[in-house]
Amino acid sequence: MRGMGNDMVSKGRVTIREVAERAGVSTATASRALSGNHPVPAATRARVLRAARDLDYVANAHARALVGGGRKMAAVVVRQVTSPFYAQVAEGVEAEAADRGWLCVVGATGGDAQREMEFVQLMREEGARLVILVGGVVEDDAYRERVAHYAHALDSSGARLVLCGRPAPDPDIPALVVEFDNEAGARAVTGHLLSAGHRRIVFLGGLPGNTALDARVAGYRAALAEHGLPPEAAHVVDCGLGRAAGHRAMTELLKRTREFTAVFAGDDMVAAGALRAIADAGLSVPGDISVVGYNDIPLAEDFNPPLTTVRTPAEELGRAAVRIALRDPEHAAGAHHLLGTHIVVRDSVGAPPPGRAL
Amino acid sequence: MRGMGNDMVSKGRVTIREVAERAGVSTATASRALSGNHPVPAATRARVLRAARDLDYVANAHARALVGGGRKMAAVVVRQVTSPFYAQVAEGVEAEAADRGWLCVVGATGGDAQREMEFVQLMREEGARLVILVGGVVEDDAYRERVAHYAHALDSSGARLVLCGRPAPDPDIPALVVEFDNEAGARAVTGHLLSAGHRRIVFLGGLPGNTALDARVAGYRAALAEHGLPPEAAHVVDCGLGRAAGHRAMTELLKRTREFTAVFAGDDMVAAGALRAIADAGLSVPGDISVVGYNDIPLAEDFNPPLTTVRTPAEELGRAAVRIALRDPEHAAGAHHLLGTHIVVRDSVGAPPPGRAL
DNA sequence: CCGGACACTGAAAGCGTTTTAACTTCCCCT
DNA sequence: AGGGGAAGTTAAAACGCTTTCAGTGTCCGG
Repeated sequence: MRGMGNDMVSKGRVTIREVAERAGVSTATASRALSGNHPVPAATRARVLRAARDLDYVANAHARALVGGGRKMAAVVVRQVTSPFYAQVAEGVEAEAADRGWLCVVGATGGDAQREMEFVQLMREEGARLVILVGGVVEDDAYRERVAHYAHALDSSGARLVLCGRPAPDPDIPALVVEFDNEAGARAVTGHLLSAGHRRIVFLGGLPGNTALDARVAGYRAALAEHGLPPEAAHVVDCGLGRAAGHRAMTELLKRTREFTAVFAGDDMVAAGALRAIADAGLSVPGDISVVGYNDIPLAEDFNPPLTTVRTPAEELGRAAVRIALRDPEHAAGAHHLLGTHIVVRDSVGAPPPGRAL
Repeated sequence: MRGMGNDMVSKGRVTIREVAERAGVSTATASRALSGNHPVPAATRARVLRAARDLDYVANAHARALVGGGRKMAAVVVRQVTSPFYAQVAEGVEAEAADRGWLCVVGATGGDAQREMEFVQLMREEGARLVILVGGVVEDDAYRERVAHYAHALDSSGARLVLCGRPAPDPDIPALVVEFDNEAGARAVTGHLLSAGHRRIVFLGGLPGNTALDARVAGYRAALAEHGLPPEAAHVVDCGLGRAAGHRAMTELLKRTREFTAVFAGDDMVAAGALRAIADAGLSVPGDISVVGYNDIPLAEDFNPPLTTVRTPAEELGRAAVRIALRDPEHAAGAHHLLGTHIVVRDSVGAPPPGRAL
């Protein structure tokens, strides 16, 4: 860093021409010496590098991308960056991209399909070679058409589309899917509650049409069925996600009935809201009600009590998305990858209260 | 969206040439019609737009930036995206950038100066017009030299550098600073504890050399002084930030002494760790010890008990950084903007226990 | 009826880089 | 001595777009 800038020309970027001139070579040679794309004798190379350093030369990425046809850039699109889960996925993408010298841009849509489309369009203009759409959505016709459009549009310019935790499109659409095995995770954590003796378990946070949540509900139901519990025992509250929703739904539920002994929250934020509502109602966890969450956000172990939940390695999801997309150039289209999860046992699950066990 | 792609050529991007050809005009006219940079008769314009739509034309941002000299792109650099505070700042930058049609890229450094330099260099190559460095660091010579380098390098290519919550460099360096008034916030929240009757207040989470924390410590000391409390009452534990650090430091502190009645945590994550440690020790908040945090992260109200803290509107910080940088083109260099904060009172502060009040 | 102002359009000159194809040398082999 | 590389180098052609400059007509006032 020392000694930089002594020769800096006042304004305007230094071009490779000036570097070449100073080094006494042509731009072709300068380019090769700088990019290392073609062998150049050590002496010449040194002269060029020296000149570049003296002039504080910075390559113009646009010119480079223009001639090189595309550039090393990945885009990750989430609903909002501040959601811990999305943030982790984005961090994973960023890290894996950075590891290979790729640039990573993030876009936040706020859940607005319009903004999503605009952003994908922008990424097309920018020449992103990889677009990663993260986060569950309701799967309707508009969604399917949108994704089909993205996929073909990106594919036609040689870019890849990855869907993380989203409904998979028709298998002949050139996109690949990477997500967690939600059903298995939900089955496991429900089984954990069942093993503790619970029989009346509420699922809080369904969102019909959202494939991620639907899969969790399916896993939850499967676990109950495995224990020979009738489907009507499956108490699914479709309150959607988020802390506020969890708090509201739990408060109402407690007002209506207390015949359940455990709550399976659709995600940790819902669990946070539910815990608060339970505390507000003067009940204790896990003394009166056991609670489990989903996702294991960083603060889950600081909940009161520390939350038993399912760890979904979100950062790994982001990394996997990049890795897989860049690995299987051909076999990619239509591939569907499932990532494993595992339970994290903390203190929010206990035996059901004696009087209320079935 | 319907009807797109019928005419799409198999591979290779559609260029403006083909659009022009199809519309029966020259590339010059096509460019003008598409960019709206120069008036074009309505009929011609319509033909061009029609052709572009039919062919699913996507402009090449690189070519555009190459000739146009630069592009609308902002970069925000944080330690890690998963930290709630940084995430909010990044979201603010993203939102404000998106509002003006700018692209926003984020870089995570993991606190590594090397990666920070690489990223800034990359942004220089990419032609970013605005680089926002977020987050406190230790201010040493290496830091100062680094920032001076960034500032001059970016300035020489017409880009702006903004420091958010970072030590301000020499005033003649072409960078501007936007940050919260940490001292005022800390003074206020300390005052809140003092008003509740506390006299022995520990500051947990100092990090000497980190200007943000140092300012909070200064505010804390100032508040004590205003109440006529001697400096030796100022008990500052330099454990740094993060949940783990807070937990460890609090555990150790409780082992050593219990003569304090309140804790001022350097940020909410430290507070989270501290709360856990206090609970582990069998003490209650605020019954035995009162706790306040800093930053008001989204989950702070779900802590046990809900945390009284200082709200630092992080998203607004991000937005302000962009706004200010883009507003004051000239007056910018060396400007120092302070953003206000305010206390959020929740349940983690009470009167000191009768026996232990000074 | 002419000169000029005006509206529209197109050919061509870049923007900064990489890469291809050609051109020197220089050396080794027959 | 002459031919065939290999090694090193360069001039010039892209890459896709915007913009300048000049060239059409067209319309108006004189």
